[in-house]
Amino acid sequence: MKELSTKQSRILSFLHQFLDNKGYPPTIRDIVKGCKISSTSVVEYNLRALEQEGHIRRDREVSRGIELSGGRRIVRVPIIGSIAAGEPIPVPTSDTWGLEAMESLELTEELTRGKKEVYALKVKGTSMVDALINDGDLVLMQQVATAENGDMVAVWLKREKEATLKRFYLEPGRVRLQPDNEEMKPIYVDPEDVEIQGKVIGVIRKVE
Amino acid sequence: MKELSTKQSRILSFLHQFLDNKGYPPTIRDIVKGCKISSTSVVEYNLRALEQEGHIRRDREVSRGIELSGGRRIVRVPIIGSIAAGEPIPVPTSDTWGLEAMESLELTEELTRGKKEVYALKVKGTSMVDALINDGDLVLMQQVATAENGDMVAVWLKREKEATLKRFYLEPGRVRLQPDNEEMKPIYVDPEDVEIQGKVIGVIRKVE
DNA sequence: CCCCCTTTCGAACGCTTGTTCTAATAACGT
DNA sequence: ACGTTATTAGAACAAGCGTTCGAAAGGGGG
Repeated sequence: MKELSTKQSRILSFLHQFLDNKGYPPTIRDIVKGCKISSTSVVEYNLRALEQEGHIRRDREVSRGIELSGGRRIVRVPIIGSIAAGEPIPVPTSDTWGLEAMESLELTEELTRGKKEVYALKVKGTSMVDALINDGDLVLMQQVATAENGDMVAVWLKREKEATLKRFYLEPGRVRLQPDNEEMKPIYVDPEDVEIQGKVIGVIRKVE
Repeated sequence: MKELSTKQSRILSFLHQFLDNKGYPPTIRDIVKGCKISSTSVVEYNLRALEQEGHIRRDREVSRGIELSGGRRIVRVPIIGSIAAGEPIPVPTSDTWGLEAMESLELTEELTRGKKEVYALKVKGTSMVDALINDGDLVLMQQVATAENGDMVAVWLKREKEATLKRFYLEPGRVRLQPDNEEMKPIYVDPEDVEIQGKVIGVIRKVE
């Protein structure tokens, strides 16, 4: 990994600026004007170097075919429903995924940590306070079939007809569900009674 | 604000998909192929409608000159320190802002809601549990001098030498600090004792 | 000074792409 | 059925745009 020449870093910052400003990448001739370079082939030359170093990705023969490398990705996370104490937890199906009309949340990959099959649930009611989750909070979920010990999961307790968010520990003959709050006591349930609906990977609270 | 035709919403979602995928907007002919439309002028026609409705912004005569409206902007929020019970709350100064080496958080404007002067604090310890905030949580803050009743604020209690996050209510002769948790009781303090350090606009918890 | 490498220059070629125009077709209320 | 408006077709134009190429200009190191 070499370091960039002054011209290359000027081009790179111009790319960021242009993209932030206009919403689409510049043409080579835009870069010529923006960076006060004299010829398109000079830009082509340095662009090739920037691509080599991995700072950008180019689609050849395509106008404005420049993509900035680096996790500036935005992920659209669907809010597929709400989670409340007395109602079953909605689980994503093929139907619910593609739907465009659905409410959604725009996040960076920093929050989803690159995981796929991420969705969100809106918390209704204050029944999850022992997991430090409030009414109106958004819970980021990853669709999983099984959980490992220590995972924060969304479970449906069949007998109690309750949805809850707790840390999952499989112990001999029973399941311990530990609230994410040191002051609260865990609850113990029959393994047959728990239905794991997803893994919690984050909580987002918008205040006010 | 009319509603979109099926073709228009299909174009719109194709725009999102293409942009997420490639990092730059599609050409009109890309849309023709991607949405199985028969002619470029049909796309032009519907694009014009989408622009009219404010869903996109176009730069005429410019290839791929389509920008999606709506806050797909990414904001870099600096994590300027941590907040704990026994330590003062760090307040952003001109020094702390521009620093590049600092740890930071990449968020969409959906979370910061377009506000400026937003920073983040990492919560150390479990002293904020009564505000439903856990050890390790990130608190999104907006720098403000004064607070209004009902605002969720970060305050420094001079006498107790404690930092805490509560809802702020100025009452006759005293300040009521109400935890964001119905099960907890408020605390009352002398107005002289409170120092408002910022307004909480969000909480982010990464689980596991 | 000479050799080798990097960088710059300017022009030209040819595909790409937004736009426009005319005509045709569908949708729809009266 | 009629007229009006919305939508679609297809083609063609002109400017936009990435690419290429040969040559020239630096720029160290021996």
